[in-house]
Amino acid sequence: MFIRRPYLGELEIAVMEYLWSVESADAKAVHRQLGTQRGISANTVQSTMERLFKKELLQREKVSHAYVYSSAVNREKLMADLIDNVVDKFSGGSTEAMLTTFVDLAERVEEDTLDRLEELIAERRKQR
Amino acid sequence: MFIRRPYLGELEIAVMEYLWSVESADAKAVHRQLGTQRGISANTVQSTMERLFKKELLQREKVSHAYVYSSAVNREKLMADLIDNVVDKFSGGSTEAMLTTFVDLAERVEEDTLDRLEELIAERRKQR
DNA sequence: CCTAAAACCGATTGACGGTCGGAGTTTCCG
DNA sequence: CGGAAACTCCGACCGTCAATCGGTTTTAGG
Repeated sequence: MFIRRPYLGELEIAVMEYLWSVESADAKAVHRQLGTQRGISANTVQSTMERLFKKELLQREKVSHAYVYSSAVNREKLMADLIDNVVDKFSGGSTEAMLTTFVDLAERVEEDTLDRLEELIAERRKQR
Repeated sequence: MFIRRPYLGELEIAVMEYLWSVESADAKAVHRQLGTQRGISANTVQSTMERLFKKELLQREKVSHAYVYSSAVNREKLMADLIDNVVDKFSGGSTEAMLTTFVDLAERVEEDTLDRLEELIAERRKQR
């Protein structure tokens, strides 16, 4: 996965989300689902998927004369990479800063999120 | 802080890092520190700082006829916002996915990071 | 009030996402 | 088999943004 400019545009994310939800689809199907509402051409969706393929975020297989795409990474992996990217920028920033940020974010979301975070840590430890 | 287009460029980050390390400096000082190595003009540094000011990442005060800049947010806050930005993109993604991502990242860094993360959670809880 | 230093303005370049049109290619049906 | 339909691929254009700098205006201070 090569994301230098740590970015995915809106449409790109939308396509990824869709492919996470359906496992696989061709450009036409994705356009039907996302493109018509947005009033964009099938070609635009096609180009976007091509770009995601080049970024290795999607994989594809030729079926008859059309590519059938599916995601090459799951949401967690992509989020992790994107966040990694942010964290890496602040090389001077200690791990501590990153952890604090995580706890802050977790806490901000919901009441019981800290509990859940602890559970996850416990589970993770068990796996060692 | 208004960061829509996700990002901060390399020079922008470098300027932020520098201003986190020295508290305050004028464009000339920043250029002396970062610009000369990079072989860029003082004007470039000036423009970059201006941009960061407009983004509300730096604050400034006019002293005589020069602005003295200082950071308007600390590293943790900026990281948090940037990560927030990533997380927000995946609206379909549950909080769970985000937490898993955090634990993954934390674990990946160092051996004792999970311990530290737990400590932070405990501290946070105490503050309630 | 003159000058040097700094701010300000605006232009350029290079990435990149979004958007398409059109040209080439493959499939498949009549 | 030959052409229409479907699809890919190429390249183009626009808007945004970071990086970069030159030139002009402002301003502080002797």
